[in-house]
Parts: sequence; C-alpha cells; structure tokens
Amino acid sequence: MGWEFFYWLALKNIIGGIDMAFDHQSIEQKWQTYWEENKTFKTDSHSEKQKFYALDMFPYPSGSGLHVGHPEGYTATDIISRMKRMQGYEVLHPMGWDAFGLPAEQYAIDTGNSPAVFTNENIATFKRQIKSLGFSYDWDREINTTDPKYYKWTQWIFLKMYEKGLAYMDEVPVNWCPALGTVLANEEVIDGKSERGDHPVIQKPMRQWMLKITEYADRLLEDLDELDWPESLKDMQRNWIGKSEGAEITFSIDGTNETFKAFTTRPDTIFGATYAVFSPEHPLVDDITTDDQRDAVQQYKDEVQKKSELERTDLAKDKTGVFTGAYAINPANGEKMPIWIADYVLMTYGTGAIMAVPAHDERDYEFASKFELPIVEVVSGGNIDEEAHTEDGAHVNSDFLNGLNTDEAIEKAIEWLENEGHGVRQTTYRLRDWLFSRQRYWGEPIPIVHWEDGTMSALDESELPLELPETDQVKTSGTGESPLANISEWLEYTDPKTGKKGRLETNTMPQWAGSCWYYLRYIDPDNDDMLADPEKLKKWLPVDLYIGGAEHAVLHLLYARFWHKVLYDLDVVPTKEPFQKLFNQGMILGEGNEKMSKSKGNVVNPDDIVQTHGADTLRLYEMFMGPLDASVAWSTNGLDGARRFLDRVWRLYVEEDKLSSRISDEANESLEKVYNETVKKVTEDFEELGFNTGISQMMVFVNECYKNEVLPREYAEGFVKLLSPVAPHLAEEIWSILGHEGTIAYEAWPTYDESKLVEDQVEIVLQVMGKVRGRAQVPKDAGKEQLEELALNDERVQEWIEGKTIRKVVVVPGKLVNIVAN
RNA sequence: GCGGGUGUGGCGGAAUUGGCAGACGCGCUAGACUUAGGAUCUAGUGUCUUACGACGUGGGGGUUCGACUCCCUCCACCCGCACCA
Repeated sequence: MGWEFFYWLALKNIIGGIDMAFDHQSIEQKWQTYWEENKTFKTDSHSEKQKFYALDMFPYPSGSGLHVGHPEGYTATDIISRMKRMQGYEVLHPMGWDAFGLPAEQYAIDTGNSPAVFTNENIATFKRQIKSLGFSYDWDREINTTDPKYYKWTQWIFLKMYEKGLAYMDEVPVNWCPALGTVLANEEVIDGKSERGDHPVIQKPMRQWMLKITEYADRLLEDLDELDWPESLKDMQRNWIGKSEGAEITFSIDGTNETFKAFTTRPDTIFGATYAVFSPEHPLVDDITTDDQRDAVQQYKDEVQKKSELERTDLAKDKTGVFTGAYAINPANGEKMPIWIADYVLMTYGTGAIMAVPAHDERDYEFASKFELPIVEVVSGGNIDEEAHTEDGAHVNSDFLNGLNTDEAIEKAIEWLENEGHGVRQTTYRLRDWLFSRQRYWGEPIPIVHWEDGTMSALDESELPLELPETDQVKTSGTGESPLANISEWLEYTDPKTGKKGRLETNTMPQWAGSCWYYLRYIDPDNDDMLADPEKLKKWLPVDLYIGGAEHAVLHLLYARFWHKVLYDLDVVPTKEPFQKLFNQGMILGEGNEKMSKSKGNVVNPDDIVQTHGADTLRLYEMFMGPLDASVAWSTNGLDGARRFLDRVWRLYVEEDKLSSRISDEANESLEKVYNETVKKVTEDFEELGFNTGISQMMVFVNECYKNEVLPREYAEGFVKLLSPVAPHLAEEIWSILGHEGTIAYEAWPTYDESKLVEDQVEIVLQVMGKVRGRAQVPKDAGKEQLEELALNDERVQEWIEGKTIRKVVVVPGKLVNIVAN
C-alpha cells in the first residue's frame, strides 16, 4: 500500500514538474548502461595496484527469482568494493551461478524438458534482477557451474583426488525410496517419508563415492585459528570435526578367539568397566550371540532397523538394549563383562562398541540402572548411588591408578595399555568421510569407467570434460542408479587405445562440488589449459572478504576448505586457506517477524521495490535496517524513510534540474567539524561492515547541511563520494550535476583532518554524587584545578552541596567534574 | 544436555580502555504551507510527576566517585550440535 501510493505520487510529481523527488528509473537505467558500455568495473588481473578480493556466495538460480535476502550480502560486498576502488585498490568483485541442483532435475522429470534450458532461463532472470540493483561486478568473469568449460575443472580436481587416493568407493547406506525408485538426499526425507509423495524411505547399502575429508581433519581444525571468521562459526566447525583423544582398547571375548576394539576418552576408568555395549549393527553381533539369546537379539535388531534416525536419536526416550549372552574380559582386572547391544551406541562413531563405565558416564549409568548391571566407583568425590560422577577426582579401586587424578591416570593408563599390548593411544573424529555421489542426472559426471572385468579406472585428463548427454529423457532408472543409466549411447564406453569395453560411472557429483572452488575460477575464468594461472592465483588469493548466509557455516565452508588444502598440497594454490575474512549476513524477515515464504504470502520481491523506490533506496534501506549480521523484519515504512533520505540529499544538491545555489566555493566553518566527523566515521564504520551506523552519520551530516545556508563545494563533493558506494546511481547523477565528466567510481575517497574534530570549546558535565546537575563551556585543554574550581563555584552545584561535606572531587578533563559530598 | 549469542523507548537500533543512556531512522503529537497530502518544513516525543524532581538498559546482588559497559547469580529468547563413548 505504502509504495503504491508513493509510486503514484512520484509519477504525479514528475508529470506536474514538481521538483521534489528524483526520477530513479531514468537515473538508474542511465548509469547501469554507462557502466556496462564503459566496462567501468572490469578488473585488471595484472594491475600494479594493491589487490582486494570481495566475494559473495553465488546463488542457486531458482525458478522463483531473486529474494530481498540476496541483495543484503551483495550490497555489503559492493559497498566495500566501491570504497576500496576509490581508495586505490584493484578490486576483484565477481558473480556467477551455482546452477546444478535438484529443482531443475525434478522439473525435467516432471515436464520432459531439458534441465539445461530451464536453468539458463532462471539464470537470465537472476542476472537481470541482480543487474537492476547496480552491483559493480566484473561480468566478464561470470561463471556457471553447469558449463562444461567450468566443470571440466571440477572433474579435473576429482581426478587428482582419485590419483591421491582421496576418492574411493564404499558400500554405504543411502535413503532408498522403493515407490519412487530413486535415492533421496537427506533433506528430501522428512520423518522417514519422501518429501514428494510421502512414500516410505529405507536405508539401503549402495556402492558410493567417498572423499577422504577425514585425512584433513586435523589441518581443518588447526588452521581455523588463523582465520578472521565469527567465533561462533569457527566453533561450529570445530564441533563438526569433533576431535577427541583417548585410547582404543582391545577386549577379548570369553571362550572364543574373537576380540573387539572400543574407543574411550576415559581409559583411566578401565577398572570401572563392568559391561560392554555393541551397536546393533556391529558386525560381530551375530557371531558372539549365544543360542539362548539369539531370538531376543534378532528381535531387537529388527525393531531398531524400523526406527527412523529421529526416533533413534531422541534423547528423551528410555534406553533399550538386549544381552547377547557373550562376555568380554576386562584386560585390567580379568573380570567378565557381559556384552549387550543397544542403540545408544552408534556404529558410525569410534568402533561401534564401547566399554561401559556406569559409575562415571551418564549414559552408561542410566543403562546400568535400568538393567541392573553393576556400578563400580573408580573416581572418588561423587555419590554413585545417586548419579554418575563425571568430574575429576582421586582414583580408587584401580590398582596402579589409585590416588591419581584424571589427567595423570589417563596418561598412565594409556602407557600401561600400550606396554601390555591391550590398546593404543587413539584420536577419533566425529567428522566422517564425505558421501560424494548422487544418483542424479543434473550434476557433474564422475569421470570414471567401470570395465567389463570388474575393474575401474579414471578417464585421461585429455578426455575432460566428460559432458552430460543432451536429452529430453531425464527419468528415474528405477534401479537406484541415476537417469544416466538409461542413456546407453552415453553410458557405453570403449577404450580408444585397447578397444576394451566398459560403462561410464552413472553417479554424478553433489551440488557442493562446483561451489568448492568457484572463487578460484573467477581469478582466471577463461583459461582452457589449467584451472587458473598460478601467477594470477598468487596475486589474488586469499579472498579478502567473503559474505554469505550462516546456513553454509559448516558444509560448504568445510568442503571448500578441504578442496583448497588438497589443491595446496598439489601446488595448485599458494595459500593454506581460501577465505581470510568471512561474515554471515542475517536474514530479512517478513513484516510479521517471520521467515518470508510463499505460503505465508509475506515475500517481498526486489523487482517491485526497484520499480517503486529504486535500487539505491533498496540498497540503502537494507544496509540501514540494523547490523549486517542481525535478522530484522522488513518494514515498508522504513523503506519509505530510506527513500526520503535520498530525496533530501537530492534536494540539497539540485534545484530545478540545476545545481543548487547553496553549493558554493565559499567556506563554511560551522560545517567543518561535522564534515570531518562524517568522513572519519563513515570510512571506519564501512571498513568494519558497520553500515547502519555509517549511514546514520551521513543522515546527521545532511541534517546539519539543511541548517546552513552555504554548503562548501569541497564538502558537497566529499559527501557524494561517501554516499556513492551505497547509492551509486544517485551519486553518479549528482556528480555529473556537480560538473564532472564520467564516473565517480574511481575518484579519490575523502580524507579528514583530525584537528578539525575537536572544537576549542567543549561542554563538560558537572555532577554531584554522580548525577548531572549542570553544564559548562570550557576551553578544551582546561586543567584539572581550573575545572574543579569552576564546578565548585557553579550556582546549581552549590545548591546541591549546600550543608554537605565535600569528600572528593573527581575531574576528567574535557568530560566532567563529579563532586562527592554528603 | 553441550557450545555460541542476545536482552536498551511504541518499533528497528546507537553508545564498551567504566564518564551526559536512547544517536539515526520509523511511528506518534502539535503547528506551518496547501484545493489536497501518508509530500515538504518547524517543534516535540523513555516512564512517573502540575512542578521541583524521582525512576529507567531482562530480574536480584556486588565492585566503583560513577556501571548498558566489569564481577556473581537467576530468568527469557535465538542459532548450532545433540546418546560422539
């Protein structure tokens, strides 16, 4: 409603010739055309200037077009890019498309159309929308992950990983939906049912490609320390990697030759291990189960298998489990420990088996209490009749560990285990290898051939890119393989040298693959001979500022770091880490403070705002809403306010299409302080991404200008420069009205004079007992004694101290005098 | 449960080596201009109080001449992880 009226009003004003609001549509069109025709923002890869690389997380070009959330991060990097150019940097500020992905494939299956065509249409929409916002991208570097010229190098990186043994095949469970005849990604499975159609989904083992990210776990963890990233995000990555140190202990199974290994972080509590628990999926379970227990064990395993991941990991539920009938031998004291199976032990962590120490582990305590298993205290200081004691304490009932505290006992226990051959020091990670294959058509083909004889090998580099077949026949294979399995003319492969026959890999790569290295390709986007020229990589890496949503805190950022380190080991890239500084912008919520969504009908379309208020207003508003990392609700009133400010700026400079008469070559001392303050604050705040406060200072400056008759040209020009990164179209237009040829984009960023920031006279506060009772104008360098005397002689102060004894006088020169009296 | 964070007017938010709480914007009130106005301009706008003044940054306590800021404690909300041995 608000903007519709405004639009009507703006039109009315323009038609009526009332010169109040600027015509954003013609101005924005004019300057976008100018920038494009002049290639204003083309980056010179070989420039002698100092470099600055400002990167946005590139979007997935969805069918629904740009969202108002997208321009928030994009505006932030654009402001920094524009400011850095004006500060003399050569700026690399590129944009591209993360264009593989499920929606295009689903669309193709549903409609029989080509995902490529659909994707290209979406890209065209996104590009038009992004361009309409006036971002200073070097569009000559645009990349698209679905372009064979791009994914040639995604495949190349895969080959390198395969050569290094970092890519391997393994049998792993996947989400198989029998009704749909396809494998689903985790996010397509909701409560054990398929998102589409609500069909049951089961876990089915399939041969899959894995990437050995665990080999890089330690480096991924350690190198976080050097990065200028939000601490919360680094912590998320640390938790995800989940390093824990301890020991792997080998237990023998009573009456057999079998042994099993269990990982523990508390080898010091070995004397308190009274039973062992296997995950129901543990491969030894069937071997060790006694005949008496076989039915019970099988029944339990069946139950567990039926449970969804969610039910299984629900913390609130009671512990369940079944005795196998077998016993392990505690290597420390030779005691027999019953072996149970229980779903609180996960096959995917450690060895899938644990030694249970109920006295000192909450989970084991709960389990032992329920099934009446013995609880033996080995660390003193708690009350094990009540609860598990997990804190530090002196060890008891532990033979050679008695009297030691936890740290010492852990060390000594590991030493003992190693000497006796019962175990080894071990580090375990929560991080698992990356399941890298998808049973999809619309992804990068994995360049591997499976031969008739059952062996496989990688394609030669010269055969890249291995292109996706063009087809309008994207449909599910029904076998769980990707739709590529249907396309025999693509699938069947004959070795060009030997004539040996085989089948191409039908799995494709996940959407993460293309986004793992796109920031490298921007540096040298057209290189056909290599991923990117090493000289250029050396100049441009690392990315100086990377902005995007927090939803990529772990996966994308961890995967990209992993690939970068692999490329570092291959001497392809010169830095250990890709993104030096990272920032997560917040979300823009709907007016009711809820997430924007089609179903709630509270989605704001940037196209509409550009129409009614203009791109400059949208940019300004999104930056002024609040801190960049906060999630703030959209407000139409707030948007109108942003537009009002730009109108105020316009009217300050322009009267009847000409430069306002208030802009003059005269000086105006009364604006001196506020101008210098504004230059300082805007420069500093923008540098720290504090756009909301920088903009508020610009508003203060404009308010001051309106209180003055004369606006010196120097200040007028300096201010337009400060405004130009935020509202570039308006700033360009004003710059030309100020009489300049060409663009403002490379004009020198304003500087300030420190000496102008402090006035000769300052106002100080006179306090009695910490309460403000008066004010006084004093010379800025007035001394302590002088100020004290002045305060004590102040009429108002005297009223307040009358009849009281002065205990103390605190003087802070230039700020205040506080008299303590009672 | 664990990890991280946040809490300030009617609303978004500002202020941190401890020194005038509420900058700036929105909204609201009054006035001016106007055929008209959700445009523009001027003034006002934390709460209570006729006023003097008192109170006020989630609650309680503490340190200090002085606390949104530092310490202790409790509460609420948000984000992430979640039986990780």
